[in-house]
Amino acid sequence: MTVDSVAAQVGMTKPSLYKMFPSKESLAAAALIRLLDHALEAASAQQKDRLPIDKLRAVLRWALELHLAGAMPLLPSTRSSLREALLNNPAYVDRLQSLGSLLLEWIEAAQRDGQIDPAIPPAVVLYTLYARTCDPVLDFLRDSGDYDDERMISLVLNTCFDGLRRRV
Amino acid sequence: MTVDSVAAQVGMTKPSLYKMFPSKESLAAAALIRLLDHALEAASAQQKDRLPIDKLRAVLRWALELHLAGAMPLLPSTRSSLREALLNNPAYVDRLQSLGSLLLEWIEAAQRDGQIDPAIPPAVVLYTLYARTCDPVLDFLRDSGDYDDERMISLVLNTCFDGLRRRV
DNA sequence: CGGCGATGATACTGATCAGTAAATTTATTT
DNA sequence: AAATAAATTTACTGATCAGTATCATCGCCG
Repeated sequence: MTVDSVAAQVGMTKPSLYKMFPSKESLAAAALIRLLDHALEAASAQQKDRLPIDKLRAVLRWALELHLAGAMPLLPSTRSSLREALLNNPAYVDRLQSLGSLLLEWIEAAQRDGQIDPAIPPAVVLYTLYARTCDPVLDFLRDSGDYDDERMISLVLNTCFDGLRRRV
Repeated sequence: MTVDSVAAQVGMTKPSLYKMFPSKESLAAAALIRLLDHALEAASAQQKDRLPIDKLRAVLRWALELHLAGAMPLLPSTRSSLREALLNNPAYVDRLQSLGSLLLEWIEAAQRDGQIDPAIPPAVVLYTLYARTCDPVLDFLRDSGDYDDERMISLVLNTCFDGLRRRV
């Protein structure tokens, strides 16, 4: 993804884009912050009285719909300059913290209520949910052309929460 | 990953490397073919009489160990020149087919025997296993430093096969 | 109408990197 | 030991791309 190409997609040229964002990294950071804001919005919109696991499932569903719409970026890989820049960006870290705290509350509540396996550390559940938002399985299924959007999302949601093994 | 850097890691210079591989793509293809050969070897080494789901689990474990050792590449992303080159490389496609056929046999057997949920299309199970070999959860866990290798692998294996939900 | 400031595009710079050609070293043969 | 062949290395080329400086265009005010 080059700066020229994103500028073109927004209908301007590179120098114009650099008037609003001092660097490519800050542009990417702004996009990711926007995404996190939307995620926080989607999470906050959940009815307070729903089962925690249903709220988690709903938020993952929201993310998977975004993924299918092509609006979900790859997770910043563990050793990249972008990741460094993001972790030094308070606006980004704040939102990541907020979202993480909210989801962890739900995860721990779901474990107390016996919906999520209490043997899994809450952070592992959180990482798993984050990872599933970028799951390449969704891209494979899309490319196969065999399923409609709702079916693909259900398949990924179900394998995430229920696993591959048959429930007895 | 630049050609200069891989040449240095192997103790030669770029032109020497280009004596053995006509292009960067062919070098990457050779590495991936090697990986697939090892995967086929690991799969073929499974005892014939084990439960199919245990063989699948064992092969995924093998891949996750490779991942932790830093020897597992990212899945070739759906739109990259490398992917194009790979799909035009018969040696690669052959091995991918062979591995896929073997794993699909096990998957279908596991579904017949009621170990894997028969409601999941076999190809989706296969894609899920492929995707888990590159699961970023493993990188998150490694970076957290909270778990040893065996624990991290167990966590990913269990969430893959058993899901996040509590088994009743 | 004519200068003037803002907006935005064209054209450049420097860095990186795949791939190659020229040069240099090392091995071999007689 | 001289000549030559092979291996290896340094140095180059062309392409891409982030970031910037220069230039053109257009509205605005005298």
